[in-house]
Amino acid sequence: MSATHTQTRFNSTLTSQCQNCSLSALCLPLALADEDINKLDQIIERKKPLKKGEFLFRQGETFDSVFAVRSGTLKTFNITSLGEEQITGFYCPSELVGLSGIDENIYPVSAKALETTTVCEIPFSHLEELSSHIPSLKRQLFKVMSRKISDDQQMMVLLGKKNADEKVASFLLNLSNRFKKRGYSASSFRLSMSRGEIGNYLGLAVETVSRVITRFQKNELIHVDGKEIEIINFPEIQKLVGVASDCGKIAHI
Amino acid sequence: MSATHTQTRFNSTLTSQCQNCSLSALCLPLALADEDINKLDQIIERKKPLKKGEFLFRQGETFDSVFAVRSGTLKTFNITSLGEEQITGFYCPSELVGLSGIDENIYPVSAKALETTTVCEIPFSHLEELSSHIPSLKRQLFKVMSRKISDDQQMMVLLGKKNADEKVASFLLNLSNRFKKRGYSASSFRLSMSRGEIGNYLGLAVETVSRVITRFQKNELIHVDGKEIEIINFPEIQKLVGVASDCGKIAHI
DNA sequence: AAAAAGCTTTGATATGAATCAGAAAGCGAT
DNA sequence: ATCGCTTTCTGATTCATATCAAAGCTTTTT
Repeated sequence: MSATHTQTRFNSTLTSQCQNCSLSALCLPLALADEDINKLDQIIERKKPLKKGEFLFRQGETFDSVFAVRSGTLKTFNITSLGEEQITGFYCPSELVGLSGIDENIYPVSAKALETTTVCEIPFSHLEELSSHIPSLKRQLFKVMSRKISDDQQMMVLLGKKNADEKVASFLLNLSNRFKKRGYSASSFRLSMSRGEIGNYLGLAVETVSRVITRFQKNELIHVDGKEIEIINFPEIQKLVGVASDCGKIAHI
Repeated sequence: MSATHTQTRFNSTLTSQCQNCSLSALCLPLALADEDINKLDQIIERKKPLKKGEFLFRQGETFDSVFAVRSGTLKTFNITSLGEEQITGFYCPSELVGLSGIDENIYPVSAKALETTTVCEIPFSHLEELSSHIPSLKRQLFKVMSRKISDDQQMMVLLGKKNADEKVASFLLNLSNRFKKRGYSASSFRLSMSRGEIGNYLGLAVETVSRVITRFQKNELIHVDGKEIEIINFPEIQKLVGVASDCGKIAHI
């Protein structure tokens, strides 16, 4: 396949495809009428795939688009003053990346592919303009941003209050839920990130992540084979996370 | 003053006041034309003050409004499965609380007054409707939410990567910046939250917060008198934080 | 004004997770 | 296959911060 052909394939032929996209029920088109999906479609560009390690955008660059992940996984991260990376999120198919750039018109984080990844680019000025004419799109955008805020706050609870076991269990359960939402197995999946990246994200050392995962396996909560994870004992994992299934025990003072 | 009078005072007489509000340049009216401010004004209710410890809303309640703080301070928090409180944010005058409720139509956190606090209630359905007609209001809303997302991500970096000294220094500098923005002293201010609440927010034990603050005072970085804080050595505090202000520009390593 | 209840501080001790170190297992490139 | 390079795992040790305990302070209540 020639380079030109590839260009064509991803920039022209594939436009106008939200309706055929298996993710449309989770992504922005959710709850849009057909004709509105078409309008949205027209402002979206399907970009050619990013290879593992490639940047989608870099911290400090001018913001102009948000991106919906179509396949693969991204991570977003900050570079701290000491030059270390701090991962602030992982993004799976149907999820929107780049929303934090709206405020200052600059991406405050970098986004990098963890594996071969394709995204839909949605120029924000067009999206904003379009949202004026399509109330349900505007509402959807508000909802996506609001959800991001509450998810991040959950993450703050995790980082501030949980121990290593609880952090890892939460992480696994969170991924499980995201796979499930897309129709994949909730109990069996592949981690696209390294142990190091998990630790970085959870505020733990690599060694701690490794030890916790090993121990979870020993205690038959999960089965691990490299990056393949199978959750065997859901109730126990949920108990670690603190899923409010047995609130009865909790005394309200 | 009778109860009725009080009601009147806060529900009717004070409407249509955004233009006179000293916070309008920081709050939602920012960058709105005069006639648009009036429209916004009409959907806003000034509520009567909350006393210290009173709830603005509770986790789980139906979401219908966002609130702008006019005076005083609020905290938002989750109750974890163990019944402990995890504080997710402090809100100062001009700041918007409740945005995380949009997604599920339920407040995912509780909001409580740390001192006598007044707020403007902004019914979200009206705000959303109004934003359709006032593009700059919609843009402003997107920006506020986007900023919240990037602020929370900074907080994740703090919780995940920083030690006790860096956490407390970041906290103080953050407050300092927020006071400064409203035209108050950046170096001298009063903490409206207890040491316990600071620790809870930063993922530290009370004792640790107390010790760090005492040590900062011994090293003449700050001067402390109960809840009164004076930052004496800004450069040193900034060094501890890692001068995150122009971190974005340094980023490319 | 006294008593009670809550905060804040300080010191002593315990501990969970980081760090250090090295072996084993994957993986990509030649 | 084989060589390097990265990732993962495991054990030993260290350290920052939590926890425990108790004494001053504040603020609120009576």
